[in-house]
Amino acid sequence: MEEKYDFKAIEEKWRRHWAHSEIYRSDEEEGAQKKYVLVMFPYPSGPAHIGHVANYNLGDVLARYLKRKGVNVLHPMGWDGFGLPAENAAIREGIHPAKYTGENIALLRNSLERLGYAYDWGRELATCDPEYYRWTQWFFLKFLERDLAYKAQAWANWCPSCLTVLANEQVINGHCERCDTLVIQKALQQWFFRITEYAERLLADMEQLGGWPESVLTMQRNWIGRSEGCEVIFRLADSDKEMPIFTTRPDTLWGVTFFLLAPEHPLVDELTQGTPYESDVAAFHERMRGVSNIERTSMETEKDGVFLGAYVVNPVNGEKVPVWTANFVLMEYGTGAVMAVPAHDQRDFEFARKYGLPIRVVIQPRDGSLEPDEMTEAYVDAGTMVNSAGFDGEDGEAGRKQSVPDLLEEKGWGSRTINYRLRDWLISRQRYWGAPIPIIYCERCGMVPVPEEDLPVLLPEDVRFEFKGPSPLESSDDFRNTACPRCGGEAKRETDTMDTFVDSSWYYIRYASPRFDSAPFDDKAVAYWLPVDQYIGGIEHAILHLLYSRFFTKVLKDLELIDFDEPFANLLCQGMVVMGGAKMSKSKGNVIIPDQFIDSFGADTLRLFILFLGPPEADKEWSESGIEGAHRFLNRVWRLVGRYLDVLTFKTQPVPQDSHALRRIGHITHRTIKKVSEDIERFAFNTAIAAIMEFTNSLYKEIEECADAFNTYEGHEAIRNLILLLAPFAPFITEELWEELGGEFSVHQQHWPEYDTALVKSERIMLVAQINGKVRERIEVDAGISEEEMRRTVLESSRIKQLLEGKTVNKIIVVPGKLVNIVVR
RNA sequence: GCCCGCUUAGCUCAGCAGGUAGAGCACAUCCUCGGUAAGGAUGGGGUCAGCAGUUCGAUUCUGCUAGCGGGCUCCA
Repeated sequence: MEEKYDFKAIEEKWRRHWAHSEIYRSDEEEGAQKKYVLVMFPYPSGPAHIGHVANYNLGDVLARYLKRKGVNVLHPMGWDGFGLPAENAAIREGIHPAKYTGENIALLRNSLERLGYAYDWGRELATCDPEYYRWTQWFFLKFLERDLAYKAQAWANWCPSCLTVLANEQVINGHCERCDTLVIQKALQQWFFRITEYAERLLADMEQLGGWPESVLTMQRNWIGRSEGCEVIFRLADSDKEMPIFTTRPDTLWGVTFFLLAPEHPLVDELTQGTPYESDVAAFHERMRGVSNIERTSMETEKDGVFLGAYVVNPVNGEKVPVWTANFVLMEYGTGAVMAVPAHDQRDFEFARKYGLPIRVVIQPRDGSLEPDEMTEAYVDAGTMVNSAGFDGEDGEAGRKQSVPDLLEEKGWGSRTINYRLRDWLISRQRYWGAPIPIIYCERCGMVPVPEEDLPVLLPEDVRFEFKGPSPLESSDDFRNTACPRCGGEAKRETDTMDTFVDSSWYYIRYASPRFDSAPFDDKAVAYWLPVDQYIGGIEHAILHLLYSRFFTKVLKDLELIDFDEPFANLLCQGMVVMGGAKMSKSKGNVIIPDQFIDSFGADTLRLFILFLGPPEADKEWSESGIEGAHRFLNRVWRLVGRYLDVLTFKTQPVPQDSHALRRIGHITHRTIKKVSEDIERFAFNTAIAAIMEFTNSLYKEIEECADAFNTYEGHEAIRNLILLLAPFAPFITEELWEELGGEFSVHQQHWPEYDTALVKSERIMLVAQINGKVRERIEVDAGISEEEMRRTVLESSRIKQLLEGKTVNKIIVVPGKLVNIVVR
């Protein structure tokens, strides 16, 4: 074989060979155990960056390992093709988004191919392909049929830079998830998916997600924000107008001393119009106008409000309490109206103190009693009900859960309800590069869904991307003007496109039958492959993509299109590759492109090095200094195999003299097989590689000491297994070395090595002798030594004897196969 | 403010079930090679963040403290 490890030639050779041989193709095989390994598909933004490599390495090693274990593995790749950058490029550089996206896909695919990932490229898909988005539109129609899609006027998060609305989930700390611009509120007619309908199931089915990180489940649970409580109907004084509120603390109803409305609540203006309070309210609105929603409701912001001159009646005691509007009350949560109990709610407490409103204690702590004037903060803990008419003396918890809700329901003042923080999913986007919403507006027939057989509604070509109207699609007359499918008359198309998270909510199902064209997917293929057994991706999708996909899956199940509830059985969230602790991003100019490293060190080195940076879940600090180490390691493997082949060629002594060496070789081989297998199973790829490195070093030592030992069964096995174990991590070099060893193509189709339990155990062990827990001596003994022998061996050791002189032995503790501890006084 | 995680060699991390502190990289010394981003051998280096408890024995278990990181944060 070549003396030098020529990674360039090797990688090119095998890349070509693999492409022709289709060794990574996967088909349904009846009876075979299947695993669907999926890594979140990328948005094609150009060549791969280091983050892609870190991510796709994980799926690749796992997929290769499972295949070698005899599992039928699906490991596909595709493109999240729609999205803003392509459209911004169109505005900036005049390139059509389709062309821009196509070029970027080619660049990214090339990167991934260079890295040698074992994808079944025959299943490649792109969400911006009409054959794909046709079905995205089809799902929209199905959602519409089930009343899960609807159009409504709403205050929407508007990004002034992206010129589009954003879902709540896409607003991070008040800023646009994509471009970081401050998000403002705009009232618009928008399309929504009724995800709130599924809030309870999204919550309850988390029980099936034992294979997900607890942190992700917690985040989703918080996001859904289920709270149990009561709706209580307050009535406007001297009117029969009802003003329902939601509360989780019905036990404090007798402590209500005022009532609050959100600033945007329609009743605020209605109640004050033409009254002396009108100008105060106007001034308040003026104060709120310049303030973003986020700022207004931040905990640090001072409470602010105005009295509206109106009163409501508390149903439980008939008391009239004043109605105010306050900055911290949210229109979107509950009913936009709140009963205020300053004694037992911190926000109400601060508000009451500021405006001199009364505070009435209705829950007393069990030890001590509260005086409203002396309180410095609201008392929110458990206690006994007081000042609450017939409930005095009752435990607050019981009152909250049982007796007060019973009273409300009995008297018709309210009822038990569950409220969610989760909002419906706003899917309208006023952008071009997305799937058009398949709706037509006819003056005669109203809103008409595009008939299924007319799908896809194709994106038009004659669009002015810089168009400043509500959506670039408005600028295409061909697109905008159409005929009504119902009456044939003149009609206009909907010009909003769908949020790209809609596209990615079902791509994992499409992979099962990516070319199927009579339905979104082939039931048989889906029944075989789905759900995804192992999903891998970034923690940044903990809520967005993962929650939407779960929702989609549940709707599809209700549509009887699939028969599973949850799309992803197991989830691995990998950490980011960071630089100086900061996330890599194009804007910071610190993006690392793998291609340069592939050129200088090869794909195998890069894969190995990135996997070796640390455990998958941890953020990994990027440093180039170690990459040479990884490269050196592969060189060592290369030369070791060369040395071994020399042994076979030139040595004529097939029988080794040193049988100890043989046993050691067998032992380290099987110990490494065990370690690497177990590490891969638990995604500890970094330690698996370390174990292979140690194995290599040990083999060097052995071959140095006794080359003859390698011309044996054990020697052959050691070298073979080294290559077999390294193959999922470094696919190119191992394929080449496998060929050199005379192995049958392909190393990636060889069965994963099994270990022999007997050989994993070492024959000799180091017996540790302690006195009072401190190590005093180590003695090498046979592994099978009895407890009695251990005790005797230690007590007979001269060093121990010497140390025990003049001491009284109190107790001797023997840990079988490990140590003896002598307790002395 | 609340919740979670982390803290082991210069760096990145192992140490699963309490029982000799490890690996890779980096570093040092020696050797080899002297067609070039070479190789081999040996070695130094750690009060396992701090304090207390449980134990014959704690890096490992428990509690507290500190530092770092992440998530949530007027949701009624």
